[in-house]
Amino acid sequence: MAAMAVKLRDAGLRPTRQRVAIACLLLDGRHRHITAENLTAEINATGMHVAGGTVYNTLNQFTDAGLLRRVTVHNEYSLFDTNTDHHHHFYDAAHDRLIDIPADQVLLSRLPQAPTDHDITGVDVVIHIHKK
Amino acid sequence: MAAMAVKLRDAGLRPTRQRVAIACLLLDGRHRHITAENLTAEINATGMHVAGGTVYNTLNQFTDAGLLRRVTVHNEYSLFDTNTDHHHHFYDAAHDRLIDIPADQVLLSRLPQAPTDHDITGVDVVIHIHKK
DNA sequence: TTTCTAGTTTGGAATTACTCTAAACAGTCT
DNA sequence: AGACTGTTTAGAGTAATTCCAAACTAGAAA
Repeated sequence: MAAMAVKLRDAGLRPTRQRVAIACLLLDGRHRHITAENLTAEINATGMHVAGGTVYNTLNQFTDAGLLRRVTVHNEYSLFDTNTDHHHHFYDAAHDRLIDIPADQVLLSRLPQAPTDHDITGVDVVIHIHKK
Repeated sequence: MAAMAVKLRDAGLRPTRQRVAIACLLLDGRHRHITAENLTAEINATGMHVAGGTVYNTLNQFTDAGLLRRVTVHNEYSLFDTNTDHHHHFYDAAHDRLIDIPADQVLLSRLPQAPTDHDITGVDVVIHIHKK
């Protein structure tokens, strides 16, 4: 898809076959949470093959370029969010499930001052939930 | 130390030599952030030896028992906080450094409703900072 | 105190997510 | 087309953590 090639080039990434394929799967506007394993399965489902290392590299490059966002809720494996807008998450550990929370539904009315000589670069709110 | 043995027993953990030693290092009231590797080094510094698997098991058991709190800021290795009171964290990724934020310095004045049939079990706020 | 047993520790092997490497390959510029 | 540089590939390597079966120990009971 040509639109994806442009998007990649704009992000400073050469639009290779593999990157375009992954961009088509992840950067189509749908908001979802994905793992490397999960993405590999989707690529395979299209009949294409991409090496494991390339999947990891691409996810990292997309994240560094701001096309994806890394979400940290546990330290078992990395989760990537295709929604890069400012928002937060519910996390259901029992089912290892993430749910987006629109930014306007969490209001941080008081924030601490960053330590001397430091800037705040981001605020992550993770609300842990559990089935009743 | 007898006080630690009581604390462990109250938590439902048999006060073995290894658990008491680790409790003395971690549950003395000081607020700090520790890794398994870090803790192993401290144990060794006392002249004692505890198997690697035991260090991991103990950290997990202490956490499950509510004596420690697991902090999730990246997925490279686990971090444990000896402060189990409700509070938040600054995280400086460049130096992989965590700083506690007292609970009253972050005011969440608007919280979203948990999904149907779910309870909120915890709210983690991680504020990413970077040196100017 | 000795005995018994369930729970614990041990060292090492196994697992797993991820990174590294060096050779083959493919965009892109001329 | 030719060439240069960045990218992909498969597989080896890494590091945190868990698993395992055998040895041990805390606590209860005799």
